[in-house]
Amino acid sequence: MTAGSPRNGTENERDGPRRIKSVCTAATVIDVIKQQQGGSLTDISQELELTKGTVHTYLQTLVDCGFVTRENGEYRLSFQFIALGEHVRNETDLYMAGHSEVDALAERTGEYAHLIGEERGRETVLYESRGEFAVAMDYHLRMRETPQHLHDTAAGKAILAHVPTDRRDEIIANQEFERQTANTITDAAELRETLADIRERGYAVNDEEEIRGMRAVGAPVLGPDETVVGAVSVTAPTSRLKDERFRTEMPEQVMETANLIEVNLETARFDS
Amino acid sequence: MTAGSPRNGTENERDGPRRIKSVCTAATVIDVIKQQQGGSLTDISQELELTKGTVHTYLQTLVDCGFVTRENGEYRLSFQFIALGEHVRNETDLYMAGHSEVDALAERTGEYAHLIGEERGRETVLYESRGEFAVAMDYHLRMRETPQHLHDTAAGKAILAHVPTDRRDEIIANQEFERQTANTITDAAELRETLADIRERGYAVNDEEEIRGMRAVGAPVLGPDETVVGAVSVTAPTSRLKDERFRTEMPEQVMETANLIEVNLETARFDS
DNA sequence: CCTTAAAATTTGCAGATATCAAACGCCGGT
DNA sequence: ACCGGCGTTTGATATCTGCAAATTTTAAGG
Repeated sequence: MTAGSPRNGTENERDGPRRIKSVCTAATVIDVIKQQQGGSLTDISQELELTKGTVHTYLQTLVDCGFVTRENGEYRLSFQFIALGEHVRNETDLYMAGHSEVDALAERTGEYAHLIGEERGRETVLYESRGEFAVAMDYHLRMRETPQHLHDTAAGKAILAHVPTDRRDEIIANQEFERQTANTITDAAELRETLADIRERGYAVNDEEEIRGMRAVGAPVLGPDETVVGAVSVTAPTSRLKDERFRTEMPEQVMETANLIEVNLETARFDS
Repeated sequence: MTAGSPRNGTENERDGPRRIKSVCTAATVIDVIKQQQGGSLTDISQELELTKGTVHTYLQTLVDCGFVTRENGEYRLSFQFIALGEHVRNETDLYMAGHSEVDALAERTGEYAHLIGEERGRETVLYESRGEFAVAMDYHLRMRETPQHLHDTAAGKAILAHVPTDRRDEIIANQEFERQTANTITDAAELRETLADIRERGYAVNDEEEIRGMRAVGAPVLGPDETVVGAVSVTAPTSRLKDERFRTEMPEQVMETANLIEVNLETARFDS
């Protein structure tokens, strides 16, 4: 991930649109702190290719701005991100319209239920609710920390299936379908077929495509203007999600929840 | 909040330590977007005192870096903040050690229970759990979106009471105690007395000092090295939190929870 | 307590870059 | 077709950034 930027400096103002270089650098600093889970000035400046003096100035600035804190010699991302995240969440209509319904779904099924949003071809967990029997906490914890690709989850495929054609092509083109398990779909053509099926049926499944032993069912949530705004899904161990329950019962429950959320979106007005 | 920075530009490099100006500007842009709940280029550039051209470059940069998205002509903060917030949360020992205990507390009391962390003299909600009878959702929603002052909440006072003396003095000196209700403590001397009491008793109360009709009880959580790492609190309408329950029962439950969390902190190893 | 090494912070300087103004392009409305 | 508002691009210059190296602080031993 650290690759990216061209060796700036001497002669690379070829054509790209104008950007604020220092802001990009600051973003990289934040990313390094995230990746390394905090660290000393020396740690961080070694990871970036910048002088300690330079990185020091960046870190001081980020501390001043409240994005980073220092605690006995270690820099780490500040709690401000928690508050900002909460703010973004509460601004998101899908979250406001859907979190209670997802709670109900988790309760009814006893498993993990998720409300998923999409941005830049990645999915973000907007809300998670744990049913009584929910398993794989660690996995879900990681899910929430990083926007995931769309090709190997039920919610992701449900969203991808309903995104406008041009955007779908763009996402599929710019993304490598990393193999997670034997079942992961890594072929673009196969993925397209699956997506057509999903549009047909109205729901998506994830049959141990991301984690061995885990299945999931996901349904898209369409906004008032028929564009997809996100998805709902339930994830459970294969042993508890098979046959009828996997093929009929769970899809019905997930789609029902998605439908309820759609109604909430139509009905409610989420004023500023 | 937008005040702050000295009129940079002509002649203010008097003495302050060196900072990256563009990063500060970008932080302001983010803050404006947060405050205005998104907006057009024109909106945002009017709020800042910068040319549209300049702000345009900043916004493009922030979009590239993934902090901002554009959706039909409106810029808003991206879902990335949700993921980053989650990451910070999961890195925080207090959260890992305490969220289940707070769930239990909310269940036992039937009210809102919170796990609070402190940073830069402000409190951040690390975790919130709603008991069966919990009320005032909107208020708690706002609480989660912005780090609060420490003088008018139970958790805040519990933390402030146990912070090292020098830091406490610094926080009290640099903070204005905004009056929220008739009961808000706005006098530094009075606050100091209250804090001494709190250290004595081991818990803090908030008797309609922030919201009329709402009371709260908070207890500090001390880390392995005896420094305060945060607090636990329960908030309830005054009608359900009075007499014995307010003075004895609830403090005991909150302190017990805080104690359990302390034990978890001592015991568990939260490896990177 | 003193010595030494490592880490953090500060500073001068030269080259890179952010900012403004102004021009341009793109709509939607009349 | 004309106008007005909004977004985008661009050239030029004053300003800021980033390196290197000096200085201070902190930590570790002896």
